[in-house]
Amino acid sequence: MVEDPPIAALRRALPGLPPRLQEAARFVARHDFDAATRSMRELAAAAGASPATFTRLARALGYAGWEELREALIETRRPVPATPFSRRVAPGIEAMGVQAMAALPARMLEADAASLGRLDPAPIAAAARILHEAPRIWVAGFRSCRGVAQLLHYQLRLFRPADVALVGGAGPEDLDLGALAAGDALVVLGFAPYSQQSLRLARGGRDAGCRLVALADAPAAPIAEGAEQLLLFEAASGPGFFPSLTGALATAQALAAACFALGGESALARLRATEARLAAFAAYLPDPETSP
Amino acid sequence: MVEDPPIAALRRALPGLPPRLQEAARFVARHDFDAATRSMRELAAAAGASPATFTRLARALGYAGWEELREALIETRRPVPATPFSRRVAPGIEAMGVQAMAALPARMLEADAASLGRLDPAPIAAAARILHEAPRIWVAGFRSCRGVAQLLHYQLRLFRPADVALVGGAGPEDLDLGALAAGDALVVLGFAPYSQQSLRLARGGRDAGCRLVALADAPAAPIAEGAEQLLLFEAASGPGFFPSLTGALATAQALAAACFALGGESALARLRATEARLAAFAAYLPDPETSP
DNA sequence: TTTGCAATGAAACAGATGTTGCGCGTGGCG
DNA sequence: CGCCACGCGCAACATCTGTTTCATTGCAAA
Repeated sequence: MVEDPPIAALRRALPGLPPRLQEAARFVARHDFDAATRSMRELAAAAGASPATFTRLARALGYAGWEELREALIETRRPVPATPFSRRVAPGIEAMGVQAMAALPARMLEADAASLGRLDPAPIAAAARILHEAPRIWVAGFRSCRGVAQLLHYQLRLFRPADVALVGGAGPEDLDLGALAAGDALVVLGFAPYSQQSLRLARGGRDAGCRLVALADAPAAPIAEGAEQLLLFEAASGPGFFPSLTGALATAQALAAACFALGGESALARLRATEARLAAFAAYLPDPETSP
Repeated sequence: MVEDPPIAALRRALPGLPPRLQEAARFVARHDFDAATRSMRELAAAAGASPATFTRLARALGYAGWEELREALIETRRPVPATPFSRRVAPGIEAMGVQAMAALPARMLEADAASLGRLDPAPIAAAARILHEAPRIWVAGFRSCRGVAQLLHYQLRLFRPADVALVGGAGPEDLDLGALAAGDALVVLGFAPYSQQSLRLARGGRDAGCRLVALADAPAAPIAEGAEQLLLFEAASGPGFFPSLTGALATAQALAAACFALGGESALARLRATEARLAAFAAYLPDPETSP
């Protein structure tokens, strides 16, 4: 763990500094985020010092001026850029030893569990309300998101059989945008790189007056533009070679459950009817516990 | 994975904005840290827009001016101490309802994460070896397991395009048992109550001499009978109304990754070829960062 | 085509920013 | 004691900030 260069330099030079400069230096070290964002005069007012003090402090540390010091503070605060998926493949597989390969599943599960813990449940409930209020629900996910979309579609259909449809069922080209109506809910899943279809669909739904719910991996995701609710998940966290959809799936399931909870008695009744229908088709094996 | 309020507002308002404002808004969403730290003119130069555009953008979002917007961006980036305005309820929902409704998704995510922690990674590596050695891989999952099966199929196909097939593609009845050959790997996913088709398929594969890998929720699962490897997951562990497939998905992803790792250089080469093929189809949107 | 309106960039504006020169006060050293 | 070098705040300075105004553009309706 290496200390931030500007603050490290600051701490090192601190003992040999004049009293007021020490005061200012301590203030900067303690409030480095404010030092990076607020202006020098604001900082001086908060620290009870003169503006010139901070210029002199920066000079004493070897910087050309306060702006240069602040620039260094900003850079140390800059969040690490998310490494693109494609760039992580090559070094990953080449540097992987035999024992590391054996530990890969364990590390992936660990990362998935941690990623789930970072999910925000609040917008899920809000999104569930949108689905609940909508007369029809469209679910869309392409490429690797297709599976998650299918599961969400499946679970929603259990208690709203007539109202839920999976978009693009017959193939990637079958985007029946004409069927989207104002007031419908449209759930679009995706992560970088975003497929053309998902974006076209999201825009089409928005233009049709649909209430858009996006499941994506970034606030700046194209499919999330104009979305009433954005449910974020992490696709690229973890040691796996492919993006992980665990977070998306957990979110989708929570969304379905929350939507079901909003449905109350009638949703329960429809779920029971669906179960009865499946049983009549003998789709499932009889449970040896209940009917031996 | 909480979304910054100013960026959420920005994303929602984006579709109704003029072209250049949209451009600027996208830039801010993608570079929110720079938007918070650099000056407006610097930002304008980097975005290739006019300084006035950013003032207009801030106004369009309901802020008094750019400084106010940047202040909001700064506050959401502030590290440890909770900001006065950081906790905001999702718009459109009554505050009381949010608290009650948010409880279910939060508990579900928690349960899913805990369930992932209880998964056993050991048999995954062994199953991956079976898949690696098999000339052909069949993946099967019905009902709610269909989505997970589809994703596993998708990821395996990325580096073994010719060898992996999803069973029952055209419908639940299309079980092409005749195609199963001795030595093939057959992955069957399922949990109680087990669908008739999955059991029939598992038995058919076993009889045909396939090496069976089962993903199931119990050691005594019918589909696991005669399986060379059984990957267990918990389907009924959470507070949700429907079984959770998070564990199954995480397991499937780990399986695919481990199988890919076993493939070594040739798997990597085939993955690259697949990616190139998808890119040639222009299936994905270009990354605005790498190719502006 | 003409008219009206929104969108946009260039430039002018007031205010804030970081810097610098000056003067005052203080404390060590001859 | 006298001197002076240093630390420090104050205020003027040039510069840059965000904003506003205005003329031009593009586009759609009349």
